[in-house]
Amino acid sequence: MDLDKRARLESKGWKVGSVSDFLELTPEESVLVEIKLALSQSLKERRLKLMTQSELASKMSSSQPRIAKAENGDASVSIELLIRAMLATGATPQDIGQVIAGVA
Amino acid sequence: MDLDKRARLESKGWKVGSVSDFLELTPEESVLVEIKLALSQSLKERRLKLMTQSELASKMSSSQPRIAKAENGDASVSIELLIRAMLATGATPQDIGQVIAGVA
DNA sequence: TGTTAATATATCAAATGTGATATAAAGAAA
DNA sequence: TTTCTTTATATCACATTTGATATATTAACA
Repeated sequence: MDLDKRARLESKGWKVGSVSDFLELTPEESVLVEIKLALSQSLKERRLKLMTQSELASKMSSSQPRIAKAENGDASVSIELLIRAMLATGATPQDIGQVIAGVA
Repeated sequence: MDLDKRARLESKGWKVGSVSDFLELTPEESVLVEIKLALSQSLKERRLKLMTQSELASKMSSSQPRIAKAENGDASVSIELLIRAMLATGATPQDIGQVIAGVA
C-alpha cells in the first residue's frame, strides 16, 4: 500500500501511527480495514444511483453526517453500520458477501 | 421463523420483544440478525477444528468469555468482533463473504 | 469417585460507536 | 453573482460494545 493511501486513511481517523507502525499492522488488521473500505465504496456507488445521503439516513434511522462518514471510510463507522446501510439500499446478503469476498 | 428460534434468540439477549413485535422486525433487521448468527455458527465450526476458546481469545486480544458469547450468538457481540474472530481462525475474506452470501 | 480442562454466565469500568445538531463547503443552475 | 441542494466537518451526550475478572457449569478421563 502506498503512502498516499496511508495518508488518506490517517486523515479519516484511522490510527495507523507512523509509517513503520502502519507497516506493522497485522494481516488481520489490514484485512479488516480493507473490508470496511470495500463496503464503504460499494455503499457509495449503490446509494448514488438511488437517493441522497439524507434519504438513506432516514430510511435507516441514522443521520446524513453519519452516512457521509460511512461513504468516506471514516474510522468511526462500524462494519455493522456499513452493512445496515447496504441493506437499506436494497443490497442482499449475496451482494454484501460478494463485496467482502472481493477483498484482496 | 418459528417460535423456537425466536425463544433461542430472546434468551441470548436479542431485543425481540413480544411475538408480534418480533414479527414486525423489518426485513433489514432480520437479515442483520441472520448474518450475525451465520457468522457465529461458522466461527464455532472453524475454531473447534483448530483451538480452544482461550487460545483464540489470546490470538486476537480478547477474552474467553467473549469468544463463548460470539459462538453462542449473543446479542452483545458485534459483527466486527465476529469478523475479527473469523480472521483469527485463518478465514479469508472469501470465506467470510461466502458465509454472509449464504444467508437466506 | 475426584481432578483437570474447557466452556458458559455474571458483572463492570472503560473504550468505542451512535444519532443529533450546527455549520461549513461544494455543486448546480439561474 | 445569488439561491438551492447536497455533502462534509465538528462537537457532544448517550448508548452499546469491549476486555477483564470471578465463578459456575460441563466434559473427559484417570
